[in-house]
Amino acid sequence: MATGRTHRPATRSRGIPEATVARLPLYLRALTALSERSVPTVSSEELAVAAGVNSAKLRKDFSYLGSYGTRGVGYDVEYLVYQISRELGLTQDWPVVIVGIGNLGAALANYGGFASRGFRVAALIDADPEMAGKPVAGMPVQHTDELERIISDNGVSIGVIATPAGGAQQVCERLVAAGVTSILNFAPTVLTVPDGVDVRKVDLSIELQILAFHEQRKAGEEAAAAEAGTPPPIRSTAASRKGPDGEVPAVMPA
Amino acid sequence: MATGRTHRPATRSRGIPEATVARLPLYLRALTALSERSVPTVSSEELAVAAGVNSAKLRKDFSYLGSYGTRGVGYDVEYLVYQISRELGLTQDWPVVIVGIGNLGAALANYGGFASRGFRVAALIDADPEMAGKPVAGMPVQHTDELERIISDNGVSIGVIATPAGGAQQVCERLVAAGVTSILNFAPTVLTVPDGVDVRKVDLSIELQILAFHEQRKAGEEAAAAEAGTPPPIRSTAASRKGPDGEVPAVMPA
DNA sequence: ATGCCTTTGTGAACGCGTGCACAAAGATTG
DNA sequence: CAATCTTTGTGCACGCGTTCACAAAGGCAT
Repeated sequence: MATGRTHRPATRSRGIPEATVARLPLYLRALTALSERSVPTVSSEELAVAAGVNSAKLRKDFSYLGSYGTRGVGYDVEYLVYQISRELGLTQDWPVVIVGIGNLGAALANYGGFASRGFRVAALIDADPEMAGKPVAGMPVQHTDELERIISDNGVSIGVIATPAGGAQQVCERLVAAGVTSILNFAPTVLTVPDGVDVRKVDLSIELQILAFHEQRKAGEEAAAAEAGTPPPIRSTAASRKGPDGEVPAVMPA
Repeated sequence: MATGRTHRPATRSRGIPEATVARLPLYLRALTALSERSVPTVSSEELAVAAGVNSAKLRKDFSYLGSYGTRGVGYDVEYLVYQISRELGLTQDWPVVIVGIGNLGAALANYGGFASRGFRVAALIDADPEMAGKPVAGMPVQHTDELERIISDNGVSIGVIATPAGGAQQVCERLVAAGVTSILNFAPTVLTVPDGVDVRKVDLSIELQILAFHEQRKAGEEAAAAEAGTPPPIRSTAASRKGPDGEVPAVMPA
């Protein structure tokens, strides 16, 4: 769905793989911790452990940014912090708006991890007139009517959607129309956006469901390993619903 | 076939790619919406659009679960809802505990998406004695001292960590020692866990940093395009200030 | 300066995930 | 029953990301 000629030139000026970009914040956090402890240099191995990744991967990641290490020594912590920050665009100020000031929106507004990374909450916006003017995180909530003006006045290009699923798409469209080009979506909905707009999605319930899958798998293997006749080691509250078709084979490969 | 497949005959769960598992909740949500509208069947194409994925990918995903579709017709919505729910383990009750009842923990406690998916918040736990007994989401907060007993009594196998980074590893260890085998971590820290324990991480600030990277890249390309004579497709924000090199701006992560 | 030791940077192989394209399978119609 | 139409299920090729393994590069001691 393309509304404009937002055809981005495939000029991979910086051919940094997406997977690498996703890890840069991880490295940055680990490096910041080292910096606070006044550690001058780190090896790829040490840093990899701190960031929870493979050291070869880390070195390859850094090779995309340029080669900032010294063989036989490692990486200069301060220098690397700066380089990664610059690469991620954190050396500039990013005003963001949060739309939907419910429990989650309020939590996000209070979240300290934003300000320390160059993100500034420019405004809190909610559709409920009752909320208007109410202070959250030391900042008055503003009504949705003000959305366009706020974005324009503050030059906001990043929006956070924390509304219920129902209103997310509409909010999204207004944000985009007002000039926002990056959206962090917490609403459990697929957002449709024009080309040139980035959307990242965080769905708490999805994460839990993935955990449940693995949890079930673990329980199943445990049971299979213990073979039949052994009571389940972990008590499971059986509240199994039944499908409309009645019984279905439990675990049978096709 | 020359090389025999090493496909495990025991459980097909093992054969389901991780990427597919991560999409199952997405399909489930779309299917649930269809179910509520009493739509009897859906084609892979329709469902793919609703879930925001490619239809071929969706069909391949479903092929890992078994072939539940009917050629020429599509998929039975109700049946598929049940099959996916069962595969994800959502047909059973999953008691979870939330540790760290700050803004985020409270938001999670109030989050409606849990209960509707078979997750039940068994307890809210916080280290602050001041919090003990205080009701959050209609449920009294309990002190960390009770952690082991709560987990044992309720048969909790999934824990959610929403504490500050400093206390996360310790909480994690206590959870694991008490029997938790799946952890959803919101603390900005790498958790070290023994084999057999799954950890999924959600870091709000990381998501924003990734967005900032792309935003910066867009701004850079926009500038390049404008220089080439092409008008910028989307209004450029007044706040976007490019800092290629030179002095280090004051916005450095602390 | 020379040789040894450490650690980086990267070529190459491998595995996973994705998407295309099409044959097979079932529904539907005459 | 046969022809036609729709949609699934999947073989295959391709590209991305990961990991291994090692040569190159720098530091350091003698």
